[in-house]
Amino acid sequence: MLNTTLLNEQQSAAVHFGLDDQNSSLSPAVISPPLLIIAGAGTGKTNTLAHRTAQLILSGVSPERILLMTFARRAAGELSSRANRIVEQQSRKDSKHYQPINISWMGTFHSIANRLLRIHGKSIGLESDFVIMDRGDSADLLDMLRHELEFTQTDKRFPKKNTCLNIYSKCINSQQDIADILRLDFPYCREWESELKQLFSRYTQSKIDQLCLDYDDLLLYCYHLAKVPDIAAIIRAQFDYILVDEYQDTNLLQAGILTGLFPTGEGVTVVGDDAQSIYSFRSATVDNILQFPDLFSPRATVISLTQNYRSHQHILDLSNALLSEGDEGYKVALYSDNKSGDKPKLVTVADDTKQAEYIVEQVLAARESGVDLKQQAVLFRSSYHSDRLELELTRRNIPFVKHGGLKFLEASHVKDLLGILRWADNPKFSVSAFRVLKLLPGVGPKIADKTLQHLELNQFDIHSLSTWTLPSAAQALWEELSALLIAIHDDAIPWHDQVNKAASCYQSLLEINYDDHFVRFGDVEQLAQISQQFPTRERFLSELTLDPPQTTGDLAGTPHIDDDFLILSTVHSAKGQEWKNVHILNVADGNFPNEYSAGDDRAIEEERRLLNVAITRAKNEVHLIQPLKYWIPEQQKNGDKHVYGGKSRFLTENIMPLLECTHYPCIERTPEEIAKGQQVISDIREKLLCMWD
DNA sequence: CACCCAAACTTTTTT
DNA sequence: AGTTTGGGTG
Repeated sequence: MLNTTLLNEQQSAAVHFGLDDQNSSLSPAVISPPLLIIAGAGTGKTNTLAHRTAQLILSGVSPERILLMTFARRAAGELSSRANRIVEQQSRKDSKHYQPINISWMGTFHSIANRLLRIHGKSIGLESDFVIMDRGDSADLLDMLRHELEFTQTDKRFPKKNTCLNIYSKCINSQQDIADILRLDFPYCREWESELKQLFSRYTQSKIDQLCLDYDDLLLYCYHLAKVPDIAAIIRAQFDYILVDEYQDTNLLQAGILTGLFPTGEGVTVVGDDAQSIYSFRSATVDNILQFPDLFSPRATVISLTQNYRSHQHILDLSNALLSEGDEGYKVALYSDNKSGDKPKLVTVADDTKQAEYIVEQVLAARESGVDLKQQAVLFRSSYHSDRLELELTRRNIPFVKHGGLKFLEASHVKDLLGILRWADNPKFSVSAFRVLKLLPGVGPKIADKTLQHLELNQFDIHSLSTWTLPSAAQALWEELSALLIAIHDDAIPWHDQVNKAASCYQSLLEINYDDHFVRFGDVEQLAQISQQFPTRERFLSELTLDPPQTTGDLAGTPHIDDDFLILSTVHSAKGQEWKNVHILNVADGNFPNEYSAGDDRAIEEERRLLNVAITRAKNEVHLIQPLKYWIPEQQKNGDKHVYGGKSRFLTENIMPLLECTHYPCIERTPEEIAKGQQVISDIREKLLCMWD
């Protein structure tokens, strides 16, 4: 374990770069030049960043003048508490008075954008009480509009809502023309270009009318805000320093916000590792980090951290070799002082049933030898890859937690309840209104639409709902519901009771609409519970959509924490984490790399980096599992459920010597049996040859 | 007009 | 497997 107070030479250079650390009298006017820290996997990135943050504060920069951008809230919390600890230690050493620091401007680009827009939006004419749509809401709105535009009435099939959203999102985040996006990423939708343009135009207008912003809008509005010099100057005046973590996973808009607010690069520190850039589907571009030095040339400095404290050298050899076969990037080779440990294993199994058996066996064996389940993880490319394993784990009673699978906010009952709150919060928000109305018995799209028209005729005054009647089957429930909506909107019920009241009203709707309502009601109660942590409805709704709980376990609070459980995670969700032992599923062409990346060189490179991320999560053991045959969820019509996977193209002849190849089940044969087997084959060959004599 | 059922179709990763 | 569409019924 790295001592948090000790830094190696590279780390120390990164921490103190541009800061006069000895006499803590840094004049606020002197801001350090732009710095890029290339921090490979396991090189103590978080620690370095925490030290640099602490150093800034110790140098006299006030915490509220620091902007800290991270990839997830969890990372932000970790960073902040470490920085606090460092400041505390140092203050004690200098026998100075210590006061806990609070870096309030800290979070993801989206959450920072949200806050900036609520404060500064007014100056560009944006109302500050906008609602934020999550991805599901955006898709639903697009779905409503594509029906409205009658694109679904054609004989050829129009792209589904999620495809539409993906196309739209890509256009926005990469700031590219729809024609280019369609050509490059969605060739099968090219024929719909003009319809899609119409749809997106309506979508944009609709969001404006309803006073709501989607994820992309948060960045987009902020990007344009940062491009208006007068307003950018006001925001910039608020901050001296910006530190950005995971810079390799930022997109064009995020980089634009950075350069808009910090045009000279002074005060900018970005940290990242181009070899871990894995979010291009979210329009992240590795070019941001690759071009950073040129962007702020010649004053930008690059410092690389190359000593890995996590894994032993065998694992790093594999990672280095894998990356050296790629064709772009800074190519920083990592080394470790730990030369012990086994070579990573490449385990060949017959199919995914055997794969699951192998893992269960290995995981239990490791636990016997003292490695907690929590110290072990199973990683995979796609969420469904762990289906078989999950069955096996359940059957054998091995506790596990899956990250990156279906998320809490995607459960329909959670969306329903949030829908009630969102609609009450913003009567114009039709997505939620529709969703809620359709829960009532006897109410379908038409009646829901009429209800919304009634509301619109009354200038979206929510009180007008009390005079509206619905079919008799719905009326009793509707009276209760509309009264609730009005009470919530008017804050006639105090905030801390609103979710409880909404939950109890929703309970009857839940019973009507879902067979398994008892299971679902548990989630509803939990949602009511966590709502108590938020001071206002607005904060609850926006922060929940911007930073949703990752698993249902997250919600339960801490009772889980003493339990031991195995971690199952997508490689994407495993970012930044580490375990003693790591198993990687389905390392076969078609899964790793993913089949959709075939034919696109840059996509293949990203798959390579993805495999690299998976490998470098391990401290001790890496098991790459290669099934000869694997199961895919029923594909198209008469498709066989089993597919024979080719060897992953990443396992080249340069890579193979770095792996220990084994089979499972292990085929152990005595010398006699081997000799006997060889006798049989030579007999057969002889017979075949004799045929032609 | 809502609701139910059957047939067709789709395909990753997530702030 | 889960979503979307279309048709039939009440």
